[in-house]
Amino acid sequence: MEFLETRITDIESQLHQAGLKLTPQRRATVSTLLHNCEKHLSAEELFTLVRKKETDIGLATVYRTLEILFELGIVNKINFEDGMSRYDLRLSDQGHFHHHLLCKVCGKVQEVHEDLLLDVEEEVKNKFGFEVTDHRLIFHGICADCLAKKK
Amino acid sequence: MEFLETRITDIESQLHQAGLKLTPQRRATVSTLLHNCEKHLSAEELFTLVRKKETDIGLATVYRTLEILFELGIVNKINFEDGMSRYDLRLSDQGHFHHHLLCKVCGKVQEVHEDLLLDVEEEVKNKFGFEVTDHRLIFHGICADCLAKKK
DNA sequence: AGGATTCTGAGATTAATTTTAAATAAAGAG
DNA sequence: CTCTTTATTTAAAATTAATCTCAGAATCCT
Repeated sequence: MEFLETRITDIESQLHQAGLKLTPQRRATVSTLLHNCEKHLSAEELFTLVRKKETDIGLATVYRTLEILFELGIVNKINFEDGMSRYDLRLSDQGHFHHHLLCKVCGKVQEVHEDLLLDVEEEVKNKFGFEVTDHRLIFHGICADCLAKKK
Repeated sequence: MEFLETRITDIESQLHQAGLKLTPQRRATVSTLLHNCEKHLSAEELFTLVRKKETDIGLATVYRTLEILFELGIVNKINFEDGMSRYDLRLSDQGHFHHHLLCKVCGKVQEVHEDLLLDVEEEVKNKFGFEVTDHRLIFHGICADCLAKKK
């Protein structure tokens, strides 16, 4: 649990550099994100969780905090076409976004942390002169569990 | 302009197979999509364009039509995190989704039609047992034009 | 024709997100 | 420490993309 505090301090200084503060509400939001970093929470889901720790917080603040964190590149904002954005803390050492496998049978979202696209980014750079800084990659398909059940 | 009609006839038969009709409103919507196939239009933008040709059409119909075309795999639905879905006619011969290069300086969206991910999909299948049927890939970065301007 | 089915527009509705306005809290200057 | 400025908050209102409702049309089948 040590490294969680370290990460929060990290984020605090990133905020400070941007002239922003780590208020108790923001701290609670970030902390909850850290404790649920594989969950792809929506703003409302996150709000419900945060409220358990820090009752003095409104939904609008959660939205604002997420927006700020997104602008600073601290969280990822992903859209699985289910009507709302979902958020994800970016791991500190990870320059790159991770990928997702979205099962169209059971709806489960699985994360892939390997960077599969280094070669592809190289190709994009050479062919189009486009300098890639990040990417969003979602695979749609059928997960191992559902494949097994079908047979 | 010949092939546009061919494409519409194609789509008409796909609709018929699903027990649906190509009404004048749907025809106008599809036609407008065909004429703007590189534009990544939102539903509202498309509605405005369609209205110029076929004044007797409502926004709800455009939404409904897009939903149908999406279900049938005729259009792609993409989300660039700008608050609404954008739509794209899938090219007929193209089994796969195409990719996008989103420039964070000028906002331009460029299409990439090459399928860059065959190897990657193979890897996902082997490592995770996940059977990929489709994917969404967006690269964020700086386009060739903006790179040139900066220097 | 006539009965079933599919579609449509306009407006109402929903749900996610953003904005507003007034109150609060923290930070810096003197 | 006090004044001033600036950032932040809450709760409610506003906005906005998307969907739904429903009564009337168009189309199809026989």
